[in-house]
Amino acid sequence: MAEKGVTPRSEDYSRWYTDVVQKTELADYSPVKGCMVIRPYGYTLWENVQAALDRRFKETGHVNAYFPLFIPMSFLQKEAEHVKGFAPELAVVTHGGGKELDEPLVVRPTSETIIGYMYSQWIRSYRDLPVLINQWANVVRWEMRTRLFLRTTEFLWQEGHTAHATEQEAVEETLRMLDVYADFAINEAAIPVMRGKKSEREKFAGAVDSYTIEAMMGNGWALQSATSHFLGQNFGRAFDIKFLNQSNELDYAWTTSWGLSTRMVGAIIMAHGDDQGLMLPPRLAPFQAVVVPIWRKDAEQAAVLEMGRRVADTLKAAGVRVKLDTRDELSAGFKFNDWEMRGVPLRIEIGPRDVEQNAVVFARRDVPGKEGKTFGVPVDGVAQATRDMLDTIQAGMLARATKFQVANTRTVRNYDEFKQVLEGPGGFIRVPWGGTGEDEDRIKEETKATIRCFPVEHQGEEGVCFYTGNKTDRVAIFARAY
RNA sequence: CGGGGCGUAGCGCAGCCAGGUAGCGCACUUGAAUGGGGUUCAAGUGGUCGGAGGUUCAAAUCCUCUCGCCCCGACCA
Repeated sequence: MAEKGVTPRSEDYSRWYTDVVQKTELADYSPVKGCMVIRPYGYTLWENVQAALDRRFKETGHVNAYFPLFIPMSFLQKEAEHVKGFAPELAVVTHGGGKELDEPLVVRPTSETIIGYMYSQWIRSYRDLPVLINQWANVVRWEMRTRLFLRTTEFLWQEGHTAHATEQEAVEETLRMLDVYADFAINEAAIPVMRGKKSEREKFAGAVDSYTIEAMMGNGWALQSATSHFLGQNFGRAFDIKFLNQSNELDYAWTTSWGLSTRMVGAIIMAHGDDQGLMLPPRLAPFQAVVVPIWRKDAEQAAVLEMGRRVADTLKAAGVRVKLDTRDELSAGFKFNDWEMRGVPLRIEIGPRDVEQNAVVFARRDVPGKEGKTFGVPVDGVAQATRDMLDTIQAGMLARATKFQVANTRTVRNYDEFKQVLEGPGGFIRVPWGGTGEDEDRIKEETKATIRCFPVEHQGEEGVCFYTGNKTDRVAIFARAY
């Protein structure tokens, strides 16, 4: 069965991805090019992502609010780098109420500007700080090429926007939220991630520093899964967010922003999926367990279904998201494959033999075949057994993904080896880096690989740059990326 | 916007070169038998062949124009 491996031909992997997303009813293409319809199964997954993140945001003192979809064009122009970065991908509204507007409105590509403006109205004193607000919203970026979940014209996300009295506090907030994202990715999505700082070329338009968590997909490519930006006083100055500090001096606020989008759903699909289809981590899966009743004769059906209902009710009462598959026109084998494709972590089989023994069979999604089966799980205590098994699966998925990431993270001594790795197995390449932005551009042009990040845990190691031969203490992760 | 490809049933495709009553697989409907790993058999439903014009006795097929989509590149959470 499908041992996950680096798929050398990216177009095959693309086809696999698109097929899985559509067959499992996560999402579909809309009649408007580049826009995505998120179907109930996919949306439930997103809701679970939202809940897990919101819990963490509340724990770190943040509150939710909502800002408008439309932003005056002039707002974007207030921050030079920001407008330069976003201008090519703006959707612009020029008419309303049957008339041409005095000033065009852009559909938000991100909300730093409108929120910056509001913060300038709200903040007068250091006593008003910090402001720690998050919003759940949709944004629009007119991308040239789109892909379900990974890059769509409109996407859903959360964007946190904070304002602080001091640089240190804002930097701390930026890194705190990066850690929140990493914690979410690892402990909820079971995706190991590389935390690091973006290169100048790759950072957010208008930021002083951008941080990212980079995850490895099943084909070895990197996916920027969330970002956290230290914006310095750039937006504070642009939007006149001024306050009196404790020394009675006027100062500009230090701001941050951080976001995670529906792209995370794409990350979950690509980090865990195999030839059977989806493999969803128990903590986020819409259905954590599915009960499949099995029978031959009508006489058996009633008893099997009765026990199925009893087990499903017990699990529901214990807080397990469980589905009882009562479809009687389909064979058990069909259902097994159906739910495996949909990524349900745990299948609970109940047949006539199990009814006799008052026991059930567990089958793990993450361990294929007989090896992943546990026979004779007593119905008494099935809730605890299920919860334990879900924890085991969650841990197993993280371990598997971590093993994959470690196995596909390599170091190279020179550019030739670098190119060989990219043409061969792919994955992350960790190297000492002492090059310039132009060197980075050249490597991108020649190999399509980019600096994904300078990982936070590896800086300050003395080395020799693989590309320029310069001495350096910076370490970079290169990879091909979505 | 540059380079390549494709538009025929809900999906995937054949038919086109050599014009002659629109086909296959999957899905869907009905019935029967099946049912511990994607059941089987039988009978059905469903298509202005992307659109417009032309050639012809006759066009999915040949010609002209047009529209749309996909892939590769520039952009990007």
